[in-house]
Amino acid sequence: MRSHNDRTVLRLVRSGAVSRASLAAEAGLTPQAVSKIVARLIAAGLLEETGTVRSAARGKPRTSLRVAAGGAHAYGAYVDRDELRVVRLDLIGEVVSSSVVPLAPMFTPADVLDALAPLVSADEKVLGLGIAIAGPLDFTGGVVSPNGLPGWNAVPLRELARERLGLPVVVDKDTNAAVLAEAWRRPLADAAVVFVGTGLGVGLLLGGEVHRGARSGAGEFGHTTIQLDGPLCVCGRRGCVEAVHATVSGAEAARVLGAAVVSLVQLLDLDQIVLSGRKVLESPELYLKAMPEVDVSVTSYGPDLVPVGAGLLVLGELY
Amino acid sequence: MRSHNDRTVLRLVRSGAVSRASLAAEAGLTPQAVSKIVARLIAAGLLEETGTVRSAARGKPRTSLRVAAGGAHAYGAYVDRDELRVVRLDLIGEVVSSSVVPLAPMFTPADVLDALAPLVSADEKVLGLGIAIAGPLDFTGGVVSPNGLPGWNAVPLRELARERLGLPVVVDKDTNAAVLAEAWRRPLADAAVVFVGTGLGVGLLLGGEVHRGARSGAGEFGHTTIQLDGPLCVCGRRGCVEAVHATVSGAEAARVLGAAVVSLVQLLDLDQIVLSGRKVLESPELYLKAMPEVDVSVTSYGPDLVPVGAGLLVLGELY
DNA sequence: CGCAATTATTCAACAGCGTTGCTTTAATCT
DNA sequence: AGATTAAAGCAACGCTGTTGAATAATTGCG
Repeated sequence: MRSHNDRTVLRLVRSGAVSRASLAAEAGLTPQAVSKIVARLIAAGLLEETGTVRSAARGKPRTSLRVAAGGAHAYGAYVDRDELRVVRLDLIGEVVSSSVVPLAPMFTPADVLDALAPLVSADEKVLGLGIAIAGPLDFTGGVVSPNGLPGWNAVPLRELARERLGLPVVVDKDTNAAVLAEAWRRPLADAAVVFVGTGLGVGLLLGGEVHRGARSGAGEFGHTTIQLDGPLCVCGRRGCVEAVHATVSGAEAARVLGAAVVSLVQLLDLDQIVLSGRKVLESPELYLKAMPEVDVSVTSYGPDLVPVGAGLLVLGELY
Repeated sequence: MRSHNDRTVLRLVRSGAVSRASLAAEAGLTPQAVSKIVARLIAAGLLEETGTVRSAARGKPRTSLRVAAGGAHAYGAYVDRDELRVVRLDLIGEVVSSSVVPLAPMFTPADVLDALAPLVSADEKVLGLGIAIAGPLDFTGGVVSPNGLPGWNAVPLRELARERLGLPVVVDKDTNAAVLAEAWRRPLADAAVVFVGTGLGVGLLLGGEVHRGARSGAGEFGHTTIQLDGPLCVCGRRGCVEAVHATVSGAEAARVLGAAVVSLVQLLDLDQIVLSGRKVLESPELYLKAMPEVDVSVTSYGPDLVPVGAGLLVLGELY
């Protein structure tokens, strides 16, 4: 009960609730309960008062509240093909510092840990580290076997990082981190981030939660059949979107992806699609025009999309 | 807290927990708390003691518990194309009575209410009525505009039924009811029921919950593109699974559906697929063989699949 | 200016639910 | 019979939210 209501209040303040009075109204709690909860959160350094706001013509003005940015921090890391990107987030999810270091070809788990260690400091304010990496992986166990990284087989990355850094660590797919980051900037409940690069993957937000599936494998969008008996795919089957998309280019490629995205939106009844990935960023207009039925946009994050989402894996536990 | 733990205990007893002691272990509560919760549930008539079971070589035997079948009932109704099927469920989800009445061609909402009224009695034990019907519909508002029923446009079916019958009513898509029914018989977390009839739809269970999407429209599996530039579909686009599937038959039809289901399983990382619908029931072997990579089975329910699921929409609130 | 009216927040007593510590009950083993 | 073991209940307690009344900070009006 307690932690649930604490999270509810923090979330409401972040999403614009002004004062104890408005929190009570929106959370369905009594003003008294909100008073106690807010007192706890202020004592913990997670909330702060910022003055007063007149809400009605008469009466005592409301004491406005906001999330105390410095109340807690989290690190987010993105283990990409050729570089490691790390951000430090404050409690409102803003990037307070950011670093990129290159990773040598054929880098090993030990290389990643060595690169991480100097970028992450386990001070008191830090809740933990989220690491985003390509799938497949086991989310609950934190064990990764990323595609495209030879030699990485069933690496217990979460445990390795936790021991090396002395911090709680969460490991998730890069696409899941991305959709968390997008959902942080605006309220999303059923949405997807579609990554169009060499591969083709989606991060799914369903019912307000990241959908990972039975074995943390959800998001394999690239191997959806879109052309029966189409070109052979690396996965061994024929006519996967990824394979068909790779054989064409320009407007035709966008048309192929568009058809797949429209199918996805209908299947899951999504209300928002966000595009990202190298191929899309090269010619966004083409892709946006290819799916006129869909409420689609290109990510508003730069290269921080995934690492910020990784940090939110940790920070999100407070909300 | 209270209602949450009450539900947890009821769910655990249903799924095989034997006694207060085992409940405490499985729920992570203290034996004392479980004792109090069980006492409440017995007083409410939802649980009953059924004797004792020796768990260890020595010591007091455990007092075994089970859900009191008669503790509460719920009705489930399925408004099909040409008939209305109603079941009454007891608290363990068993059908205690069942009726079918034909519906005249072009039946109206009033016809359905007239058919329902004599089959549903609002006695004290009855929690409510779940109604399953073809989409599209608005789940939260209980307003339906089912495909294939001319004249049904934005019918506030939930409100109409509630007024007429004097019972709480929930309205949902037939496919969603079906997946609830399947999940009732065995533990499922990420699964789908695939209906293959004139149309093609799925009920999605994701993370243990029915996924309805932003506008209750999720499950539109039939209009997934599987053949770029394929045959024209009733939806106006080309190469939808439904349209391609309709142009072929036998093993080829099964192959088309198989490809679509494999894509679905990969996209959402489902661990179980259940097939239903007229087309599948005509030649189940054909369809099962068409998707060897998938853990797939044919529904073990007969015609009660959907109405039972509809009843579980209501009954499930206790679990 | 001073007091009523209004709105926000807090104080104090209370109630519900799970926990802790200990007791009672019901069985087996020696 | 008495010791041992396991299940379940009793009593007191603590935490969290609720209820009812008080306090604080404004505006409006005589």
